[in-house]
Amino acid sequence: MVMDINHRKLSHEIIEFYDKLSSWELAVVKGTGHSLSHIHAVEILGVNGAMRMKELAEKMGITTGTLTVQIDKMVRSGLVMRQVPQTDRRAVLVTLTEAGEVIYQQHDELHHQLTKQLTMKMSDDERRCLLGLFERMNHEF
Amino acid sequence: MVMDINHRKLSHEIIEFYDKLSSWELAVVKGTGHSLSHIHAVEILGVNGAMRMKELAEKMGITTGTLTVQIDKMVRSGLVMRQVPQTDRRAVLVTLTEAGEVIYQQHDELHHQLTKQLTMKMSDDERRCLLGLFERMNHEF
DNA sequence: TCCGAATATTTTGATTATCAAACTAAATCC
DNA sequence: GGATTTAGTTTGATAATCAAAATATTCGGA
Repeated sequence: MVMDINHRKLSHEIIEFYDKLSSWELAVVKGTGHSLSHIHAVEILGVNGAMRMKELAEKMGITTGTLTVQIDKMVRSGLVMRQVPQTDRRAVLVTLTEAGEVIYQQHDELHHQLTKQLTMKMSDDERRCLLGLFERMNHEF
Repeated sequence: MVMDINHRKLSHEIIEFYDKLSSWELAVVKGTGHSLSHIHAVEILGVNGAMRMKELAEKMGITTGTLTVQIDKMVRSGLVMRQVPQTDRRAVLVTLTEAGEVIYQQHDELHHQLTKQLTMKMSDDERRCLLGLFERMNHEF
């Protein structure tokens, strides 16, 4: 089928986009003094707000055992705090500190700048269209 | 500035898309019996063809020292071969084996299916538009 | 042609990340 | 109220990673 060629091309452009975004992120994170996974955790917490170990581990694709040691380090480096919710004293709520929030805001700003760069030559209509298409794709996952 | 809101929203949709793609990839790779980074190497070699250690390491964001041990394992698991080019006997060309090529094709097919799923409800025009916008973004990186 | 500098990869030694499984503590369910 | 489930931590072993040293080859003059 000829129509499949569109899907294939699109699929490859998506993979290329993903890889370039990975490299960009890696380059940006070097120089912060934090590890990639710590910044990733900060990003997730910045977007979604405080969450439990289990939920954060799932979002990061690691086990809670691994996350425990990561959070230990992130507490030591001042990015996050542990809080025990009154409703369930088994649980641990991982929360950004003020310093962690600052790091998140700075990192988010870099993403914002990148987005500007990538869509610099697009018209407002095209940018709006792209936003709509991303929203729809995110919805179909 | 009001216009920035578009950039910010778009930036957040891109991050969400990236995260969902990461999770998808992780889920897909579990069950193959290969590690995420091995499959990633296979993907890069499948798209770009055989390449040197240095180039592959750069694309993967790791040092050549780390890559050496990865390639050792991938050779043992039958995914790749090492070849020494006649033109420069210092270098090592990492090449997919037939089995590695099969793994690549299978993995690429899964990406293809995902792309279909994500754009299922789009018109051909919208899909074409999306392709064009991805091409332009990839160009601006 | 020969030698020092540069390049490509591997090896080494140490650190860090990771997992599965055992463990602890708290909540929930008959 | 005791058994079961759930949330997180700890442990022991393995795998991934890096920087720096080592090895092998090529290249660029004199």
